Amino acid sequence: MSKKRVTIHDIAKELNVAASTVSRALQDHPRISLPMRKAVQKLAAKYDYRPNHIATSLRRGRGNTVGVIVPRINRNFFSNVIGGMEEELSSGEQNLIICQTRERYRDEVAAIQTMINARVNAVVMSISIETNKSDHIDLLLEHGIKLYFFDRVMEGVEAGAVMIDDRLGAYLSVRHLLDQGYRKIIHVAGSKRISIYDNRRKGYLEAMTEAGIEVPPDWIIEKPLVIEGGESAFETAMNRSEKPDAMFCSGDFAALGVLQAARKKGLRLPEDLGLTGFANEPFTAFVEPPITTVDQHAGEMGRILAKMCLACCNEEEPSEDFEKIVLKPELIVRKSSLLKESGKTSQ
Amino acid sequence: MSKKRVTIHDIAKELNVAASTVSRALQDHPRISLPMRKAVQKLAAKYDYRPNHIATSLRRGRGNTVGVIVPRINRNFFSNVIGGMEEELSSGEQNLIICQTRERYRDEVAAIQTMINARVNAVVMSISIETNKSDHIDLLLEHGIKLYFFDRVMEGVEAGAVMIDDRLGAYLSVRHLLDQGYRKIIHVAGSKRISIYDNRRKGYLEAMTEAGIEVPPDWIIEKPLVIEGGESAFETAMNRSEKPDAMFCSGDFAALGVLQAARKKGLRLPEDLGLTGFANEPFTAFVEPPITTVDQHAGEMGRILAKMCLACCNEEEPSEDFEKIVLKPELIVRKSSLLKESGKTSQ
DNA sequence: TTGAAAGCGCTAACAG
DNA sequence: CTGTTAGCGCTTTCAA
Repeated sequence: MSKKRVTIHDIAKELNVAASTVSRALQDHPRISLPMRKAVQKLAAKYDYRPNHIATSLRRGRGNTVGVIVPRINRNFFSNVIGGMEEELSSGEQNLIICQTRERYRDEVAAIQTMINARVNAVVMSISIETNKSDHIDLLLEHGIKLYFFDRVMEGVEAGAVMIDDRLGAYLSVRHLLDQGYRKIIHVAGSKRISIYDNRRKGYLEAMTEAGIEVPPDWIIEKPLVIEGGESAFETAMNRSEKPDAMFCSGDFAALGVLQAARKKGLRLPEDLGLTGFANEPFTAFVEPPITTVDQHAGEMGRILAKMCLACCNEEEPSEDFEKIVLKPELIVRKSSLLKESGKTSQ
Repeated sequence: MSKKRVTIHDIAKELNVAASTVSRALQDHPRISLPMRKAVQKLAAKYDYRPNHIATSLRRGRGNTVGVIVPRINRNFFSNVIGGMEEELSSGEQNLIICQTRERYRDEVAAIQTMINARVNAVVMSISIETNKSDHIDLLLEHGIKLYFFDRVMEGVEAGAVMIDDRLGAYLSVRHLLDQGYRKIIHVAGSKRISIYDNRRKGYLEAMTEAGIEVPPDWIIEKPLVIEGGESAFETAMNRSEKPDAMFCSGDFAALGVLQAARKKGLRLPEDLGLTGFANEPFTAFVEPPITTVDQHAGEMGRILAKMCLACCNEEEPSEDFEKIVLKPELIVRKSSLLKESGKTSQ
């Protein structure tokens, strides 16, 4: 196990002082004389002393990690959030441990057990699609672990949250389609049970209503937001007597499915069909035509979440307020929905 | 801080036994009577007892985490590797902590410090582009932390490694292009300093030589493997008197750059120019035409890395052999390089 | 300003 | 089979 690591005792012995003095000197405790502090710090540096965080954690009864639980880490949005968190956390003395749920309730429960066992200070999570009860989450709270949701929140649970304004994102998308002259705009929606999808639905309805367009119920097609879901939604829509002139999808993969199906049918985008997605997946910029979508500021979201975690780790008594932060989404206009030349394109 | 967590002492007191007995019963120690074990375990379950891993770690002098250091977690390849690791690790009692280097040497040093301070059992890493010395890595080894490289390895460092056979991947790609009838195949290469890129270069040369084609030095164009690099490589190639009929890129983003530049010039793929990339980024399947590429089995790689970590955590004396595992890459043939109908397409 | 001592929760000799 | 004891490395009263 290599050369033994140096502890405060080693330093104490060499300086003929008590370990507690070293401990204090190392944290710049004001009641230790300056020369003493200097001496200790110098020796610590010389020996490349590293405080044993494990011991500190045990002593303090609180670890130095925050946990993040996501459905899948290899989803662009999630990995960007995690990336942002790591960036902020690494400069804040906290480590980041991660768990995936693979969209399964069972794995979500396991992930929470892991977090509790790891004695994390805080958990940041986006709940899985399958989850519809919250006893496992209550467990977290019972153990005094701060919880922050992002993206997919669980309604009715007392926790902080960072979200984007999904309603607004959808509203902006649909407004944009309307501005371009589209009228018969179909919404390919996700499960109503998930609040982000429900909010996007509301934004869609709001924009349509505002434009004086009455939305027949079958203009909203609920599908899993994957490529196949998009293809199938396109089928459904095109088999109607009154064909849509645009489709607003609650997810980029569904939008891609629509795009592929539409091209197979020989439709031109944006001329024959306008199309927008949601999430700003990288591929939306690369496909032909590039797909208009909504950016969710994933990195920024991660940084904010991390800051909230750091703040709660540093305060003594856990504050009882559950901070909610709502970020403004950004509409990224691309060719798939651009009938009129507006010059206001972005990447 | 919520209700106090139950410890082995609480259980011991209630059963009028010693804490050590409880500790042993909990780990199914054979020298504890069955009824005793049962009784302890029952009570532990009743109280929802959770062993304090922090205390265990302190006692054992060894933590229960493994660390992973990658350039960026939001790169598809890396997040898939991490995803695979998490999957395996979560069922093995080990937590996963992550750090990013953002391709910077400075951040890589910091990440390693973090890992040392966190007392991880093992570190899995892919070195950053900037890194060209290994003192920080030596530090890791000095602290007795097992190290495993993947993808971008550091030559000359004693460590385990999991890689794909990059030479073979390149060879298969170029062989495929040759089979399709392409002859003047340009290689858009990454930095020779990075072994994976160097190996891909070798695979390219091998396939070409084998086909009896002599490769002029300027058929290899070294560029950063990003979209702009690909565009610029395309420019360079097309400004030559003898134009290429295909391009093999060491990275998918470069291939995308080539694709975009080629389409802008009105070239048809695969008819006027064959194209292949490397990494199987998701977008390669979605662009028009879909790009032939090489899959690196990222998830599998992560699972193997995790298993190696688990194995090394469980053995008493650190074994001194540095296991190298080489995975076979898989050629994913798509339209961008498919002149002849072979029926052997895959997604 | 510094030291002594206790203890966070757990494990592992060593006894019995 | 079970108990006693010591201690992992650190922080933090309390006392000097």
